Amino acid sequence: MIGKLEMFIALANEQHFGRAAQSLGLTQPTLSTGIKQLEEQLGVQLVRRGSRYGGLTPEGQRALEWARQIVGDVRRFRDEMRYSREGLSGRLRLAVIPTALTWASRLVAGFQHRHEKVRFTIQSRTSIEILAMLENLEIDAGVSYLDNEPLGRVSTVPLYRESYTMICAQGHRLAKRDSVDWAEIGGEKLCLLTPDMQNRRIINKAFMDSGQAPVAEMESNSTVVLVSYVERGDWVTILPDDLARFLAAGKGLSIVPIRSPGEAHSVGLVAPYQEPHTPVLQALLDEAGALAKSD
Amino acid sequence: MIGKLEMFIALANEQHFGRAAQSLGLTQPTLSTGIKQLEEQLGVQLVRRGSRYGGLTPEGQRALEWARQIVGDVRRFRDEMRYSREGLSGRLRLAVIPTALTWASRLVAGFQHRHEKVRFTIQSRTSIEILAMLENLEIDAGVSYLDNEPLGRVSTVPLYRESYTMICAQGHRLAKRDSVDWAEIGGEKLCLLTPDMQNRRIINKAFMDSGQAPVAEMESNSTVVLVSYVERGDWVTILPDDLARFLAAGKGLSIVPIRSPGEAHSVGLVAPYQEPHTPVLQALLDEAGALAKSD
DNA sequence: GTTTTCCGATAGGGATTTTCTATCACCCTC
DNA sequence: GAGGGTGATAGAAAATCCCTATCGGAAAAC
Repeated sequence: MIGKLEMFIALANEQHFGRAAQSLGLTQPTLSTGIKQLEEQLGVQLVRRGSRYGGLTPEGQRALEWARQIVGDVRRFRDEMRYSREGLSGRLRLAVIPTALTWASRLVAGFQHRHEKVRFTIQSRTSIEILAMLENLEIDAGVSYLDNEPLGRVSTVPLYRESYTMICAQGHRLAKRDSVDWAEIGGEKLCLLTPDMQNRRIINKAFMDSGQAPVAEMESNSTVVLVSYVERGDWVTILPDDLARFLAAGKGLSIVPIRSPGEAHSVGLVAPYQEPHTPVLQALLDEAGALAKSD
Repeated sequence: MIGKLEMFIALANEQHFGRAAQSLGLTQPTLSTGIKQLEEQLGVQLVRRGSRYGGLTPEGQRALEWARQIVGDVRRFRDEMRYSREGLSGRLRLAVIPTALTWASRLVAGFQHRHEKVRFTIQSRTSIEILAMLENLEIDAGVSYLDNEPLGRVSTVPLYRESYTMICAQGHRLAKRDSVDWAEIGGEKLCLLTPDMQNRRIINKAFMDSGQAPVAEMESNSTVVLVSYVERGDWVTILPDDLARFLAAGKGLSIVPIRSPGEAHSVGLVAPYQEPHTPVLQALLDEAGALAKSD
């Protein structure tokens, strides 16, 4: 039964029998019959068929919520039993917005120093992807914006508040300034994150509030690309100060704080709403709380 | 996995491998290996052994909570899917304190009139047994006292408040009274419910408050026995008015209200805390709410 | 309009798991 | 030390799971 529910969740994620099977390490016929058996056991059609995957029926939608609840509980159960056997161990899967990667590293490094048996997987993702992956049980926690856009049913621990800086080459006309404001940057050659990133939407709004209509001449979903562009020309990019210092170090770049009238956006750890958390996740949330307080 | 968890719950209930197996329609070796496999899968010892069942380990206790949560969710899931297939149907298992049996009948009869495909099982139990059976998933809901003694994590719907009456033969010296008080009854030949019943404990307290130390010369766990005793002698019993009218009807018995200074005890429907309830149970809770209001 | 490609369902067989019956080993009681 | 009760173990039958191979149908490509 639980295996079938996992198949069903994977199918709803991938919207494709073959890929769903692959994601579980199964073959397509196995998953196909698995779903069929689940439907027979429940006496309800869950998936619309017609020579291809055609979405979930209303019952399927409802069943998906139950499946997530039950499979999630079974995993938390197993995790807790493993904990009572061998203490904090296992692998925590995190997804992190690009602008918080250095913070996430700091958090994880501190945690791992204390709990050596815990392994980590950190993926760089957009805030929207993070929420979806939390729902689908593909990650255990995320680091993302806590305000600004709706979150859904999750537990959160604030980590820090973003404040933005401008990065440019040292020869740039704004390089020697103590600070700049959004209106001044609007006219520069901008390279920014792609608009699927919430960070970019925040920056867009800041420009709009200052009366600018920003045009990013170069876009990327990688902050590394942004900075390496800045390094080789008269481009300008905008990043949180923490990440800016990390990426610009030793490259002959200038970091100029931006005077911001608007609110600073809160970034923090995001975990599934379900209680109780697994012991490892709880420990990470505690660590995040301590880190936020000490900072 | 879910099958194993059900075995584990049954074992914790019965405290005996053979009986637990029987309660699930399995043989003892099957359950025995099932528990062993569960322990291997979780990597944790759940049950203390030593040629007989020796209770749960601390990990076993924790695992039992998870097992109840998960198995309960799976059942609610299946129920909801069955509901979307064929509407309100299935069997609702109720346990009811003896003094509320007539009320429970009224509730169930009204419900079944509206939803003919729903079957019922009604058991007469003590309030303590009802709570245990709710925990162990042996019943879907109960009718019990809502105050007076601790309930635990349950949803409740008040139904009515008990007020007590005295029942005696028509020739009895108190038979013609408009009302009596607890002090007057204390000296009579009493037949009452056994002290494992919360109702008896409530009556004891009422006597104590009036300065009496009641001695029930005859005790039973069945209200039918109480009334049939009253019928054939100079005995007196005490029952809620509703049940008193039902049992005494046509028997030449007198029903005399008791003037009570104390609070009336609230009786209502009790269901597992977990949300969401199954559709059938939710409908019963709604029915109870409507019945209570109309009364 | 035909061919190709993609997708999911189905058939059949081998491996694994489940569950039964029968029996054993242990402990407690008498 | 015999007997009853309890749980573990062995071995066989039944059920299930999951694979490979293949089919049918629909969309896409030519």
